[in-house]
Amino acid sequence: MPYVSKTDKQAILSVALQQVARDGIRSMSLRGIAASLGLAPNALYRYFADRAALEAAMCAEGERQLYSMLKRAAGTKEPRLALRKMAAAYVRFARKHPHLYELMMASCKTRAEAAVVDQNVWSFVVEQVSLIAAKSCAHEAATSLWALLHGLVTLEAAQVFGEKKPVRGLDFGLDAWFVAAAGTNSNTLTRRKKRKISVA
Amino acid sequence: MPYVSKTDKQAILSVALQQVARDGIRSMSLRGIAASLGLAPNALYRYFADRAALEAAMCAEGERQLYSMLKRAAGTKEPRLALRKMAAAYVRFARKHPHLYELMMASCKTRAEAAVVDQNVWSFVVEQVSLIAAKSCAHEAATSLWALLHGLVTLEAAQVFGEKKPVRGLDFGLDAWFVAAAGTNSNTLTRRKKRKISVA
DNA sequence: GTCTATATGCGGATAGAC
DNA sequence: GTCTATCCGCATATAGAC
Repeated sequence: MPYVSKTDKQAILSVALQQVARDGIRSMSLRGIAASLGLAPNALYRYFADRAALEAAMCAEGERQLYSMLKRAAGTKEPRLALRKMAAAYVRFARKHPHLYELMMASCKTRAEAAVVDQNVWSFVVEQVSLIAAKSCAHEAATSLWALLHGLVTLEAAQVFGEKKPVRGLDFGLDAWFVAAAGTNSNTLTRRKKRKISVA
Repeated sequence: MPYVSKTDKQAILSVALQQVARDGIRSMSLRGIAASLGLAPNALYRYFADRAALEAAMCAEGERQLYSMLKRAAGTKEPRLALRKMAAAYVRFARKHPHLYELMMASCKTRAEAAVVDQNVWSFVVEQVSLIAAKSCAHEAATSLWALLHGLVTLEAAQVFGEKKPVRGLDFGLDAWFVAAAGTNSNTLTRRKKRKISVA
């Protein structure tokens, strides 16, 4: 029975994601995936043109999951709470899939179409941010928030703090961000009027 | 004259740093370095036990430079300005040496002694932060600041924004951080309050 | 201290039979 | 659609002569 299919794109993708989750993208090999599936080393080429194509598919899957998690986290909650939940969900995703997350970020350098990781995700975040901050700086605020979250999870993943998770650093930064975001918008629920931010 | 030295640790280190600066750590090879120096592929082993030893030396050099830049940036300025300058210097370093910066961060996972990248750097930053924030949360504040800066430069390096540098996102985040840091401490910030903290 | 030569390993990708 | 066999490239690292 040399003509029957022994695998498919989904199975390959699944094994590839497992392999990356365990050892990182550098030690993921087409040979290894094929071996895990009981296939010859070159059998995957029927389903993916080359390694880059497989990696792109993996990134797409990761982006799909991340987008779904953010959407769920936001739900129909009021903007501030929605953003808190989204931030938590983002961190949770990055902590749960550190290697996939790293791959998704790194792929922007090689795949131009992956810029801003996923337009869906980015648009959704900016949209949420613009609900609590002034429209004129929603983009800057969202960028800053992303940097904070991304920085924290990558510093964690790099184990620069040793082993302990610096969750308190995250709380500090998030609180600061929410105060600043609200401060740009006059019609939010803060008591104090527009806060002048000093530029030293 | 088969016994005369044609190179030394410094020359090797220098070429290695150039190579990483150009193409990143992944495409840095001992062979390539040796070739650049006009040496046989294995000549480097007289100076560095193995690749890991060379990478460790490169990281140490990077940390030395970074520490020096932060010290210079701070100078004897008053704390808030010093931290602004330090943040700018940190970003400048990471932008100027993106691949070396990446290597330094990644090395924490493999070299336990590199945790917190460099104790000198980290201690210095926390010290500066504690001059403007409450002592009880200086560590959290410093962590948050680091995450913001690190996140921004790595997102930039990954080109997730395309090509443009999101400097305005940085300003937003930094302003937010300074407000929050000052808010934890009653006797800082405002010019009209008498300053008890002397500038070392 | 450097050299030539080599051992050993990894990976991606292709050709052609069945 | 999978297989065997192979080509090609890359790398780290070692052995022993000079």
